[in-house]
Order: sequence, then C-alpha cells, then structure tokens
Amino acid sequence: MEYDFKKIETEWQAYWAIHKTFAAKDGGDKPKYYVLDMFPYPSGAGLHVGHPLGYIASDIIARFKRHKGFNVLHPMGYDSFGLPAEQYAIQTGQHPKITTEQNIAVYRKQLDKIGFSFDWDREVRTSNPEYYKWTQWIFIQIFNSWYNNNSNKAENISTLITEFETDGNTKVNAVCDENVKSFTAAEWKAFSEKEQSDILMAYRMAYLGEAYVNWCPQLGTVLANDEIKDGVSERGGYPVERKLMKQWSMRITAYAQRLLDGLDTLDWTESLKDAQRNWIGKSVGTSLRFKVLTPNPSPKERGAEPPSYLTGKKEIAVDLLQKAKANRKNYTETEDIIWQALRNKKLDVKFRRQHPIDKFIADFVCLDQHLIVEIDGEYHNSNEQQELDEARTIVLRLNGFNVIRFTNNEVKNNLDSVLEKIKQELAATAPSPLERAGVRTTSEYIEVFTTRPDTIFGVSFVTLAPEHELVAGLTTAENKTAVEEYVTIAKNRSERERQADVNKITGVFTGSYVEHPFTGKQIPIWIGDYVLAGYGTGAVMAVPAHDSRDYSFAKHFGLPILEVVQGTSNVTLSEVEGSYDAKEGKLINSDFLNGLEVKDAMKKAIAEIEKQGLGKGKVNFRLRDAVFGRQRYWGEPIPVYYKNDIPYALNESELPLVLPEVDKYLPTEDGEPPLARAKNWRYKPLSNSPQGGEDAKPHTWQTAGNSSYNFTKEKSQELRKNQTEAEEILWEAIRKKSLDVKFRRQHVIGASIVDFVSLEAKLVIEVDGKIHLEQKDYDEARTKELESVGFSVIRFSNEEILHDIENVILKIKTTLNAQLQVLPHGEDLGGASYPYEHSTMPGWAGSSWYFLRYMDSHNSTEFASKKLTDYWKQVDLYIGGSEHATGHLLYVRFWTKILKDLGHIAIDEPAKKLINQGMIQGLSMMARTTSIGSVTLDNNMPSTRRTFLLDKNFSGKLPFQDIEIHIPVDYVNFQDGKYVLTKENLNKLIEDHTRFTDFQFLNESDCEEFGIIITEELNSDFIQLKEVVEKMSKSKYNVVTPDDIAEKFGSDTLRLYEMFLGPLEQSKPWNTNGITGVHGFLKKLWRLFYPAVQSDASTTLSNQFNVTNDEPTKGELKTLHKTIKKITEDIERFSFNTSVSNFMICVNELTDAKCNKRAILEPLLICLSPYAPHIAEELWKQLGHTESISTAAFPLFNEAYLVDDTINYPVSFNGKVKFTLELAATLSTQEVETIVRANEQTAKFLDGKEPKKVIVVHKKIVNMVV
RNA sequence: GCCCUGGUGGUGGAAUUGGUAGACACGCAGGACUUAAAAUCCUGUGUCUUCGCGGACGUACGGGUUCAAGUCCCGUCUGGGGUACCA
Repeated sequence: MEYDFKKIETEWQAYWAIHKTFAAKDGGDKPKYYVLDMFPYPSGAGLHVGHPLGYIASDIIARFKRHKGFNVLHPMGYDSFGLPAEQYAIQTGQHPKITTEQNIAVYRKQLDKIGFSFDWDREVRTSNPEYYKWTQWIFIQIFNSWYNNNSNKAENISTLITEFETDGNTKVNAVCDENVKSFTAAEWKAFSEKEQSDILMAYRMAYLGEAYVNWCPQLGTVLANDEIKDGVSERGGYPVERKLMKQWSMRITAYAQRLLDGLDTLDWTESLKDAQRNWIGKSVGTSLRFKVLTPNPSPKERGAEPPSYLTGKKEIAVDLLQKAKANRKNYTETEDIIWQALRNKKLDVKFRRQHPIDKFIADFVCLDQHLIVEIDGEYHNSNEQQELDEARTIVLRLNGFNVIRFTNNEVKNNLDSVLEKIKQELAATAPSPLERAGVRTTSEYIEVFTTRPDTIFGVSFVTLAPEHELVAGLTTAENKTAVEEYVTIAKNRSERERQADVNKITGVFTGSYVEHPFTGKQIPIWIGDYVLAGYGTGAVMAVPAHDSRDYSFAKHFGLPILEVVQGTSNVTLSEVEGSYDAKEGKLINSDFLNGLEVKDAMKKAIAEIEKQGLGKGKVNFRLRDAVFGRQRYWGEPIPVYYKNDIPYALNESELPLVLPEVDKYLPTEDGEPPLARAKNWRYKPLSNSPQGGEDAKPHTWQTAGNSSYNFTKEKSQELRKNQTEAEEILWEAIRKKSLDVKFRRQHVIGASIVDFVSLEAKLVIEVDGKIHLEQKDYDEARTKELESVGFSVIRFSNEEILHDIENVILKIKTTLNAQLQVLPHGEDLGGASYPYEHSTMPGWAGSSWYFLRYMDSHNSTEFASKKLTDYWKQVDLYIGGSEHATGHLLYVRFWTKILKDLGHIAIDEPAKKLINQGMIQGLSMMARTTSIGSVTLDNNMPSTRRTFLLDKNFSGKLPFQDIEIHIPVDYVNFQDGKYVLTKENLNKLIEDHTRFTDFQFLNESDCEEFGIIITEELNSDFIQLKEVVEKMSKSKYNVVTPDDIAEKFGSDTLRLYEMFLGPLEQSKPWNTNGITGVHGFLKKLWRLFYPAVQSDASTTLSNQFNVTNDEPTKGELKTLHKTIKKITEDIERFSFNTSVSNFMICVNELTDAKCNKRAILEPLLICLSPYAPHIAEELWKQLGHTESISTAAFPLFNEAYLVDDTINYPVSFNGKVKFTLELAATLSTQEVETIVRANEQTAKFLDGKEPKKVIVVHKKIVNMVV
C-alpha cells in the first residue's frame, strides 16, 4: 500500500471531530497546560501559508504536552469585529455580520484541513452578543472603578464616593485628571448630580474626556496610537489629524509602572519587552517652576507709542527701513564676521544689525542695553569721514546709546579681544535684567519637566507647546499676530506633516520672559511645536548646549547657547557642531554645581530645587491613556446612555446591548457615528416602574421594591442552577434557534420569577410542571400581574416540550412576531427614553480578555467562573506576531490587571511565556514587459495592445519603456535553478486571467516590426523571471494558500515543511522548492512499515505492512533514543526546524538498517505525532492500537543506549585538526595523552619536535601546542 | 537619532555550555532502473590548488583574549524590525 495522504488525512480529521479527541477537561488529576494562539481576524482573503505558521508550532506543543500527560487547553476563535468587514459593507451594503460569517466559514474549513488539535467546542467570536455581553460587562466594571494610589490598585468607585462623602477629595490619592478642583465633604453633598458625575468622571478608569486624539477623516473615526503607522492609519493607510474631541478613554496610564514592573516576571523575548518598555517610556526627572515676568507694557499701556524697537526717526522711518533692509543683504566680510560672533558667542543679549536709530542706520545695536557697535571700513580713515562719524556718535549718544567703534582690521585679526571689549562695555552699562525690562514679577508660573536638572544653569529660553494654556496670556501685543498665526498653523498640522518635517524648525517669540530661579536672569519664552502639549507639562526649559532639539531651535533663532557640562574629551562646544547630550562629564559655569559629575549634580540640583520649593522629583511616562471610542458600526456598542447629559452605565441584567440595525454604515449628515442612524434605538426605562419616568434609575424591569428585589434576584440565581429537564431542553432550544431576540431564564419580573422572558419583545414563557394542575388559579393571577406590567405570557406543559419541541419553538416564534409588531418602540413607549452612546468599542476590547472566555466559553451568567479561571490560571504559552507588541499585548495585560484588582480573577499577567512567530513573506515573480498600442474598453473592438514579455536578462534597446509586472506564482516553473514562465503556462495564464490577454513572448518578427534591437538570441520556449521578496497579497499574485500545498502534498507535509523552513521566530520568504524533501521523508517513513517486497514470481515490487516484534539491535536503539532525546530538547526550546532534521536523520538511519521492529517504530511514531499527526495516527492504528495516539505517553530516552564504547578523538596541532583517533571511552585523559603521543601520525605532525603543551579534553578533543 | 535583531556554501539553514564549521534539506553534476516520463535508489558537491595523495584558505570586515573563537571582548560596515521632536 502506498502512502495515500489524502485518504488518511480526511479520515483522521473526521475521527478527531467525531470523538472530540481534543476537548479539554475542566479539572482532573492531570496538570493543566494552556496553549494559546492569537485568534485571527477573519479577512475575506482567507488564510495564506504564513498564517498557520504559529498555529502549527502551538499545535505541536499542545500535542506534545498531551503526550506528556497534561490536560491541555488549546482553543481557537475569531476576532470578528473590525474595519474591513465594515468597509466592505459601506461599498456593497452587505451586513458585516454576513461578511464575517462567510469569512469565518472559509477560515474554519482551511484550519480544519491542517489537522489542528483545537478544542472547537470552546470557540469564541468577539462579535457574538453572547461574547460581547461580557466585553460590555467588563467595560462597566472598569467604568465603575478608580485607581487608588494608596492601595496601588483599581477599586470600585463606591469606595471613592464614600471617601468624598466623609472627607471630600482632599485626602484622596488617585490617578485622575489634572484639573480636578478640591472640595470638602459638605461641598460634595451640595453638588448637583451633573456636577458629581463630572467629578467622578475625572477619576473613573473608563472615562469620557476631552483630549487631542488621532482623527482619521477617511475612516471617520479616532484611532489609538498603536493603530497608526508612519503617520497614517494602519488599516487603509489614510492620513490622520490631531483633533480635540470628547472621547471614551481608558486610564491605562494608571498602570504604567505596574505594566513596566510586570515585564520582569514574564518569559517573553527581551526585544518584545523592550518594545513595551519604550512604549511606556518612563523617564525620571524633576518638575521645575519658572516665575513669569509681566510682559513689557504694550503700546496701548504706554499710550500708542510705537514698539520699542522702532527707534528710527518717524518722519523718515519708511526710507530708513528700506535702506536698512538693503544694507542687511549687502554686508561686508567684516560685518558678517562680527554678526555671526554676536549671534553665537552667548553674550546673553540680543543684537540687531543695520538697525535704524534716529536718522542713522547703526551697524549693530543692542536695544536692551543701549549699546551700538560700529565697524569702520577703509574710507573712515579720511578726516572728512572721521568728522562725520563723530557727529553721528553724538546724535546716537543723545538717543541714549553708548557707541563703540572697531576697525576692519581689529575684527579680522583679533575678534576675541573685540568681543571681550563689547562684553566689558555691556557689563558697565547694563541695568539689572529685571530693571531693564521695567518688570514686575507676577504670581504666574510656567512649570516644566526635565530629566536634566543638572543643566539648570544652561537654560537660555523656555519653550511652550502651541496648545499650552498660558500662550495667550503671555503673548505681548506686538507679538500677538505672529503668535496667533503660528498657533493656528501648528494646531492644524496633521501627524503626517509633523513627522515629515521633523527637521523643519518652527517657532515664535511670545515677548514675555521668565525669571531664572537661581540667577534671576530674564529668560525669553518661546513657542515651538517641537514641544508636545500632551507630554510632561507641555513646556520645556531649553538647554541648547546639551539637548539636540533645543540646540537646533537656538541655532535657528539665534538664541544663546550656554555650555554647562564639560565632556570627557575636553572639546568645548564652540569648537564642534551640535550639542553635547551625554550624561557624563563635569559641570561648569554652574554656580553651586561647578565641578560636580553629572550624576551628583542631578542629585544636588534636585535637592536645591526641592529646598527652595521650586519643584520636585517626578516621573513621567510616555504612555497615554487609550482612546476607547470608535465612530464606527462594526464593534461592541458602549453600554452607556445619557440622561440630562449625564452618562450612565447599563445595568448588568440589561446586557448585552445589542448592535442595532442601520440603513447605511456611514456617519449621519451631522457627522454622528453610524449608530445614530438606528431607529428607535434608545434606552427605555419601564414606564410603570415605581422609579420610572424622569427619575428612573437604570433598573428597568423590576416592579417590586428593592428589598424584595434583592431576595428574588438571589432566588433566581439559585433556580438557574436547578433546572428541570423540560426547562433545560427549552432553554437549549431557545438559544440554538436564534430567535433574534434575547431570552433570559429565571428572571425577576416584579415580585415573580418567570421561567423565560424576552425583555425586548415583552414576552414571558412559562413551563408548567405537574404541580401547576393544582395551582391554576395562582398561575392565572400571576399571568394577569405580568400582563399588567406590559408582558404577554405563553405557557407550555412539560409534555409538550419533551415530545414536540419543534412545535413549541414554532409557537414561540409566531407569538414573538406578533408581539414585536404591536410593541411600541422608543419614545412611543409612553415613558421617557434616553439616547445611547453612539460610539463603539475599538478592536482591542474583545481581544483583551478572550483568553479568559476560552476557560468557560458557554457561561451565560458570568464572563467566566471563578472556579475555572482559578483552574486554568495563566496562559502557559502564547504564540503570535510581534506586530501586537504595543497594542494588543499591552491592553490584554492592562485588562488582566484591572480584573485582578477588582477581584474577578487571581492572575495579574495573561501569559507567562510568549513567542513571536516570524512573518512569512511572499516570493513574487517579476517579468519585464514592454507594451505597444492601447486597450479599448469597447468589447466589440479588439484590443490593439500587445504586451511583450521579456527575459529577466533581456538586453537590448526597446522603443517603449519596460515595466515590471507580477506573474501569478502558480504559473511559474522552477527549472535549472531558475524561475521561468514557459510558453505553455503563458497560454494557460492568458486563458485564465483576462488581465494577461494581450501578453506574448517577443519574437524576431516583432523586433523587426517595432524596431526592438536585441543583442542576444531570443528564447521562444520560456522567459526567466526575477524574484522579489515582499508581503503576500492578492494584488502581487504571490499568495500561496495552505490548501494548495495540502492538496499536492498533504497536511502533514505542510506542517513539517513550515517548521523545517527555519527558526520559528525568524521572518522568511515562502519558497516551495524544498517541500519535496519533507514529503519524501514521510514516504520513506511509510516504507519502514510498508517495505518493498518481491511479490510472487513477478519482478514488480509491492508494499506490504510488515512490522516485526524482533528485539532491536543496539544500533537501532541508539538511533531511537538519540532521536527521542533531541526531539524532546528541541520541542522544549521551540527549535522545530531542527526536530524535523532529526526525524530525517533517524528515518535515514533506520532505513539503512532496514529496521522494521515495533520496539523502535512505535515510540518513533509518538515522537512524530505532534508534527505529523495524521500519518502517526494511521500507522499507530496499523500497529494494532484502537485508541488515538494523541495521549500515548511520550517515550523517555534512556541514557544507557547513548553511551559509546569508543570516542573518536580529533587530534589537533595548534588548534588545527589533522586526524582522528578512535579510543576506548573508558580511558582517562592521562592514558589518552600517552596513546596520542605514541601515535605514529602524531610523530609525523610533530616532525621530531617535543610538544610544548598537550591539552586533552575528556571525550572531546586533543590539542597539541608545538 | 535611539532601541532591538541578524550577517555562515549556489539556496533554506545546523553547530544548546568556546572543542572536527557547513548537520538536514533543496539545487546542481554524474550514475542505476525505465521504450519514455514520473517515482525511487546510489555517488559527488564550501573555495582555491594538485593528475592524485595532499595542501592552503574559509562563518560581513579589522583587531584582541585563548591551547582552541561562527561562538567571548573592542571597533567598523551592512540587512531587517520597532520607535521618534517624550524634554
């Protein structure tokens, strides 16, 4: 019998499905093991060979652990909410639910073919109401919690309210919004409901807050930071803008430190942990406050005077300015030297050049200190000119300016002394900085965050983010226009633009100053968009000498650069371009910090800052709160409604809040999200509820008072656990028949507990047991009571349900339809109704807890029972792509920690061990083409276009441009080590794809016709193609599906080959070339069981099952145990590619030994079964086993079989191996040395010399140093 | 820029703690079987050199440590991924 993989694989896949071979047990004696894959988003394109890579690896582990005696949980499901299905819905109108279901069906079929050992009974789909009910429930838990810094965990919001009621918020130490005002208990009680709600919102872990968000207009939604790549949306690649919006967010920042610390406990790759560390971005520094000095008086305040820098004579101001401008463009060499020096030499004051003063234009002017520097050219030497100069000086002096003059030569030859003189002059004339500005200090402060408090004396300006709240207040009148213009532009710049011009330096001066906390100097306040509003305080103290960004800004605007840290190289900053950012060196020019090392200076600076009350040590995180709302349709509705503008969460019993139907999947005309289109989709408290009407609490259906409500609720929970057979059958049927409305069982209505109820349809179904025969009266009264609260009631007897459940369901359906038609909706209900939140949850909501749902996926009363989450605990092994490093993997850790804090689960990290599988890229096939003519779209007209396919190596001259196009990989042959497209396949391609209709190979007559000049002979049979590695995608015609491979070679081959390609974590292009190797291996394995035997007298060989019970030889046992050992080690370190090699070695050796012994082959099958389960199961059965191989004990290797009698010692001279020597393993190192020394070959290599040293490593190697 | 990774034959990749570099597989070359093809099997295959035995050189490059380096250390180049005015 030949190896018929198709038959074997189909049969075994069916067997596993029927026998539920891989169903996990919720308990038992075996230790548990939880292997999880990242569940896929079911896209329309289906699976390609890259997708199953990680699933195969996890399946090998799952199967291996089963062999090792573990109770394995290995589930699979679908992350089925998401943008693509919705985008498709927008285009086609097809409901995303349908698209998703179709895609899932395809996925499932593809997955089943590969033979995974998933426990499909536990499947989850995030878009199923039974699932997202609990996603919504978790949202509500998070909404109802706050982060208490004292206990360092999230707590129920009620503990905060209690706190408010007793002490106000003065003693509260919480993670909350920054602008929360303090209040007393009395004030709290006096607040209105709206005010209280607003305050609580500032503390809630899930909150509605105004923040700058990433808005994507094309997708019509906001996006989280991790959903943006390179400034455009990850899905679709659309531009993203910054926009101030009110949005649901999650206070993940509260967990920044714990998310960081938790990483140390995890067995994840260092690179992945690093990615998270970077994303969280902890930086330790200090906050520091700079006192704001009031702006110079505005012209208004001074009485309509022109700005202070307009010092020219008013009558001729225009002429002067023009002249000055001309002069500025037309400067002498000397003027330029001094100008550059004045700008850069940190004179600490601002100079202007060619500035009008009275009727003159002075060369350089410092307005602040009333100093003029003039440069005298050659012609100044004449007497006439000297007189003129003197007169000029007098006029300037009269204007209140001091004047100093330098000659060209002085500047050129001795710039330093010139600068020194200017300095002295400045010092002599300078008023104190504060006097100069005529300044009074204000009570305002600018608070900055810095990680370099040691460089405080290097601060030469302060920069605010354009959005900083003080910007408007600090801007002086004369800077107002410029600042406003700048702020407007900066605010509207999209993320992409900002990223694109990182090097473009922009900014504007406010006109105001702060006071340096230690020197008292006046420091200008600038605005620059290199400062981010959202990080730290939105303001920085700029130290251009020691921060590259500050440096560029200072250079660009000619601001002073003050060096305060001397690096080890002793090069001063003026000698090199750029800032010195390193955190090592000695402090200079820094008063009390002088001479200290950076580290010590930091400590001292912080101490001093804290002592003087200027600020304090502070930690900042780069991590931002996660935006949670999405203005999209295909996601979980956020279970919130608004009453009087106050958001309320739905009650647990009202969940799920089912996604409503809409006419279009687009935003409304007013820009509201799609959910706003839903008709009558409003929150409706019951009209006749005692607390109904305007003041209704969000309990809707209960008609009894609270005390009895609590009692009945407890009872209903008890009843749910204690159902009769008929009730159980009906419940199953109701759930399975998907009646379009949701039923609850043993639900409290008024004072009664009804068997089944649909709150939506207001329909109660009651099951009457035997006792009802005697209590008809009571039942009737009960029915009446229910009807009085607006419910219809139908009753079924036990018999009806047990014997004709179909009919019962039919009746329910009919009643339901009737009921729904008469039932008034929304506002018509009589009572009040309130709008729901129209945003849906982001994609990461459902995936942040799915690993918990698998533990208890059918639980309808809890997200997962405590018993089961305690049993399954953490995921033991999680496999998935590294692209989720800063998204999913951070959020899932966040939710796990919250759920733990709130007491719902016992673990605080979702997955102990995580492995990233590499990406499998596609191998595209490119052909060079040149096209002639044009395509006509009219079907009646033949296309006049002809496209010639050229060889990869085509050399020659084309009359038209050659373009590379993708050739579908299915049509490409691999021959003689080259990828080629044959004539035959080209013809097929033309038949199959209209796109290639006008394609043809180039021939000689074409060349003549179109003037194509060729330099080598044309091949008319095939052309060679160029291979390019890129992403697998339909448009690149390089997709290879697992189905293709399974069809040709079988799933076992596919599994082995995917593993054989290389290390799991490495990315690699898909290449089918080597697949014959692993397929051949399986055939070779098969032949160990079905060796070729001569049948009868004929010469033909046939394969008969032939396994003997003979005793294995020592060599065979060695082969087996060597393999067991290697495989076990390989699996444990996830080195699947080497496992496959080892299987090949083993089978090769056994084939050589013609081994067909059960004692060898049986354990080998178990080893192989995780990798190639179908063939293993089949041969296992052939060996006479009746049970599946899947739980057969994994063989243990016996060291005894591996011990060799002899060791083949390599003998090396000076580290170079010259020959080997087979010696008994029992020999000591001494004996080995003696033997080797005595060896004749040794003598040859020693050439008579005595070795200096002989090293013998026992059982390894001998080395002689000559 | 910063962080993380990798660089080994024609190709994918082995070499787990420093101990015979290139396992295993593909490809290629030659051969067997076959009318032929497929399938299967056998032999060879790092580079240079030599008729051959053999010899020399080889893990991106340059140094170093060591009896011994793909592996450890220092420096440089380079591919890939992540991240970015985060103060």
